[in-house]
Amino acid sequence: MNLPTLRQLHYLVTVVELCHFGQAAERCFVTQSTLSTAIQELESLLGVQLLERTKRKVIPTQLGIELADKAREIISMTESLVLDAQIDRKPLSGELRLGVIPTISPFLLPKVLPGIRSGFAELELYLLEDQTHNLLERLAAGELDCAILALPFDLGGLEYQVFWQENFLVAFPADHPLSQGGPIASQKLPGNELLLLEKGHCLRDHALAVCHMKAMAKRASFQGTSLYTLVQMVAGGQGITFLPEMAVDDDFLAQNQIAVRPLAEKGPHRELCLVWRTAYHRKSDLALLADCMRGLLAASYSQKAK
Amino acid sequence: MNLPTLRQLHYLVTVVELCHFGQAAERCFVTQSTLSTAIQELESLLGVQLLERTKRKVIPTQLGIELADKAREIISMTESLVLDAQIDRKPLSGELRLGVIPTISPFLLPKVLPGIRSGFAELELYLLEDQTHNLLERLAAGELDCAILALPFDLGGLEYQVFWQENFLVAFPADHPLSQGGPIASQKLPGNELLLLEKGHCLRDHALAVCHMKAMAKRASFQGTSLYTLVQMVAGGQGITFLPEMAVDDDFLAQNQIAVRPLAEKGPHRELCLVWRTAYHRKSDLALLADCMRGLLAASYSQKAK
DNA sequence: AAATTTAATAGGAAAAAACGATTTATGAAT
DNA sequence: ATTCATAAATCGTTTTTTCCTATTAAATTT
Repeated sequence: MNLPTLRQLHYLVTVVELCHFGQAAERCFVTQSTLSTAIQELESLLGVQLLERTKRKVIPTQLGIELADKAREIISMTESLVLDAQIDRKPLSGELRLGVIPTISPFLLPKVLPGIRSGFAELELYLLEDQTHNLLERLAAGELDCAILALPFDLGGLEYQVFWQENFLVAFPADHPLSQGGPIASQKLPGNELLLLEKGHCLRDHALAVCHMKAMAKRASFQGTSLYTLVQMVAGGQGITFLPEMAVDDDFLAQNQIAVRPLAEKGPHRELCLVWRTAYHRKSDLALLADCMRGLLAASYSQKAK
Repeated sequence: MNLPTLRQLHYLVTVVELCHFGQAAERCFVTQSTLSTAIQELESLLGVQLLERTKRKVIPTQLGIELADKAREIISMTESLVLDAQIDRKPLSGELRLGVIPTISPFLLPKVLPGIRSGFAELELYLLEDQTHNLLERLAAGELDCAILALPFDLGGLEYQVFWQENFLVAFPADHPLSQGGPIASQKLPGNELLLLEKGHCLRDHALAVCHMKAMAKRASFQGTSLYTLVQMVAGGQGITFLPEMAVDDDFLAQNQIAVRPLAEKGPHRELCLVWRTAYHRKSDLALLADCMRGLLAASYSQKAK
């Protein structure tokens, strides 16, 4: 359908209001001829008469008045669209779709979400927990605004900000021969007792990378679906596993018969980062979010230390 | 405020929907470069980013989606404005502001309004009763769409259509010496007994014009405010007066002790017409209305004759 | 009758919109 | 790794639209 322009509608509104082409033109900051022609074109486009005019007088027709009312509404909606566009968003407000990998999510979120929620009350977080490659796919598709992942990982052309570093620990059943002592080198671990997360979890790859053992993966006797179930199995004496520091700090470990020892290998073993598309339009919000999480994490640990 | 054009909004809606400049351009029947530039200008006008784009992919921002929704609404309102403009009005429908002079109104309207109302159910008549010059003033100001007047009268540049003709009668008290007989010449009337409507009523001037007596007006003993009161006075024996045929036909005469005689002077003494501005946009409606009134009047009289 | 007001119109200048061609960047395929 | 294909941005040009100035024509007022 052939639509009139907003300018034409504005001219109509003004001339209907003033009933005078010259004055209306002045108010619209154009000449009378411009206005006159514009109204004629509008009338011809609509195929109706909007104004009854002699050389002396202008009287809007009934239809002209009705359409001017509608036009006013349209213009005012457009103005409100412009205003809507220009409301300065507070930092970290509105919807934010955040993906988190499963080996970070249950340990990180309880530590930082309360602080984020209270610091940015107008932020509406939509959380999605999935493995790294799925998160990256959704991120690329625009279904997520950002994601929390663990490095090292090839992020392609994505931008990111590291906000935390941590090492891995080895978890033994409390009564395991190796359960006591300080840092332990990964070569000394009984490979055949090693329980690992199923494929796709980056924690599995990271842990194996730290230990320089790719082959050993094959020997792993069980592939767990989550760190929680894995820990249950360790507590049950069915093997040993790697845990990130975050998890060890967690309450749920305390309730199980488990002992942990640091890995002797130099860290940091993994880095937590917030990732986003290069073209993402609210990068500053995300940088702020990452900073905020670092701060909250640090606060959380220093509090536990007391 | 600087507003975006409807065209820009339409481009935005399309590109947000398709997430692809090329396809959106095709759907809008323009080239990709046109669309690309238009969106950039819109973004710059609004001062915000509406689309997140790489060379490969387009993802609307949250704001882009919201504004596209608003834009859709604005466009659809504009479309509905165009449609509203193009609904073919039924003949004689909608508002019509009609002025009628007091010496026609009470006699004509009861005869024609029921027929008009039933024939044109969607017509909303707004009636105003006033003297000719006031009606013409309001007509010129656009406060009335048309008016029913009596000719002869100088209507200036107005257009009109005569729909009825009638003569004047003389009304006597039933017991007046001249009350009986056929046509009577105005010279034989007792000028000092003549009761007339106050100045401004065209009936007064018309009657005097028919009788070729201007001077006689000065002798008129009383100036009535309406034909009804005038008739009451005649019935009370206080004098004689002129009445248009329409009024004589009316029921209210029968209830009074009044006799009427035609004037000997050749008619028609006055013509009833519908007047409108030359530039008025619904002339055909008014011509139809006039025709309709003629028909209804004729029907009304032929029915009385039976 | 002359002067004034006001909408329409004509012609030309300025601005905006659109196009075609090219460039640049990014995935995908070889 | 190189080439190919895709897609958005950009550049220069053409077309279209918009607007302006000046004038005309009609209707009032002086």
